[in-house]
Amino acid sequence: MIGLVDCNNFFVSCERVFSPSLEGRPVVVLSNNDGCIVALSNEAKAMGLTRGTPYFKVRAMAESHGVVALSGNHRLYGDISDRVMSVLRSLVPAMEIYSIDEAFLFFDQSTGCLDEFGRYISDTVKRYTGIPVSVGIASTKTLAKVAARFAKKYSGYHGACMIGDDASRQRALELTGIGDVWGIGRRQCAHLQRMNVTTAAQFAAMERDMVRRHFTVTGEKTWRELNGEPCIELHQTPADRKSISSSRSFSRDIYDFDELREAVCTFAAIAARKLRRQQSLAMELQVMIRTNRFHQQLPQYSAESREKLADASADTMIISAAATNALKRIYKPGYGYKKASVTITRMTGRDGVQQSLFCDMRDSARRQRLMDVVDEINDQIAGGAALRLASARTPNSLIPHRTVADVKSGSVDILRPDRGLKRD
DNA sequence: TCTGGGGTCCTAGGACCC
DNA sequence: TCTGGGGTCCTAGGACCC
Repeated sequence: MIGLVDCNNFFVSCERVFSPSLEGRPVVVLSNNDGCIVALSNEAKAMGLTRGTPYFKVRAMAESHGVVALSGNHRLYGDISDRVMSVLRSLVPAMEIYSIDEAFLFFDQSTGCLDEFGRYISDTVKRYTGIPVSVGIASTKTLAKVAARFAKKYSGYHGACMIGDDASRQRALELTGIGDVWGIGRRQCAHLQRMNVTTAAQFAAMERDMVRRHFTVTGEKTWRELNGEPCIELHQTPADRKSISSSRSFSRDIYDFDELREAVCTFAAIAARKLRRQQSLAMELQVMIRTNRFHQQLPQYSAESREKLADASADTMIISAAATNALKRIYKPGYGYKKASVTITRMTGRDGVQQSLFCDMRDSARRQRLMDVVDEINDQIAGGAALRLASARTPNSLIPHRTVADVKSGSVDILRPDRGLKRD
């Protein structure tokens, strides 16, 4: 059997751990630039607020109703997530961390009465971390998701719901809207509704061939899982990322090339840091820039460009230089750019890399040591960006909430890639 | 005035090869 | 008039997730 643990209103619950006065009050957590609502407390949901809503559209209403709106503190959420996951790890033989606030658990035969154990998991996580969670237990991941939804929705379950036999599976699917099924998004939901399929039970009762034809193999997998056949396996060890990206919307439009370049170099540095964390090297990256798509009265432009690296690298300076090259190819003056991104699109492991004929191995070893030192310093200093390239000194006012949050003043610009590194 | 960020997987269609 | 057939690889775009 498989369990799904889902933290309730995770970002809001994290804030409440440190500010108990938020308990019982409507709270929302906002995205970068305080743009959109990304998490809500039950009280805020009850007022009709929804995830994804641009905050400026509801601000007046929210303020008049005493809603507490918070800018996201992602470092805090990451730390609390680690704590939740380690509590879970101590309770089960195997698990898969699925997202910052969700994990799949694996139960073997010896686990005993799972219904009761689910409630024990919920109580234990709450006791050790302060985070309320919902636990769903069933024979497949998709059914565990369905079960967790019931555990979250109805307090009578005391935090855990199990779909243990065919009768309860059937009943649960009848009570689940097709749009609430994991793997059925907006498009497929609309498609199914046109076919008069509105509940998970109706979907599960469709002909398999028909599902395959209309919704491809992905839809078919969902169908099989709802019918109790496990086909999405449990991944115990997280796979290396196949792409790594860093992007932000800016707090105002950027027209100037140099300013845009500084932002792109900032994103390149963040992506390079993630790359080093998973011990990979970039072989190719892509830079994207675009104007504000919500301001259609202004001239619109968006473009992407790829750049191959001569030698695979995780060096911030090399990656920033490559990103700058790509940016130069697509930048057009006269447009107000609102967003940019750097994505590492192709990478390889650190060992067994084929270097080009002209690669100076000694130099690249030195550069790698330099990056290790920069990472070590940045990891120790609050904010994580005490040391950065001079080309990446984007003001915090432009990119307010970095993933490595709360960059403090006092940053030192010591590395100038345009002049190269001084020996020793 | 103000509209998030970071991923994965699948498919169709073009390029290319024999 | 009439213009092969089949396979692989790559990419862009769509759909989904949190």
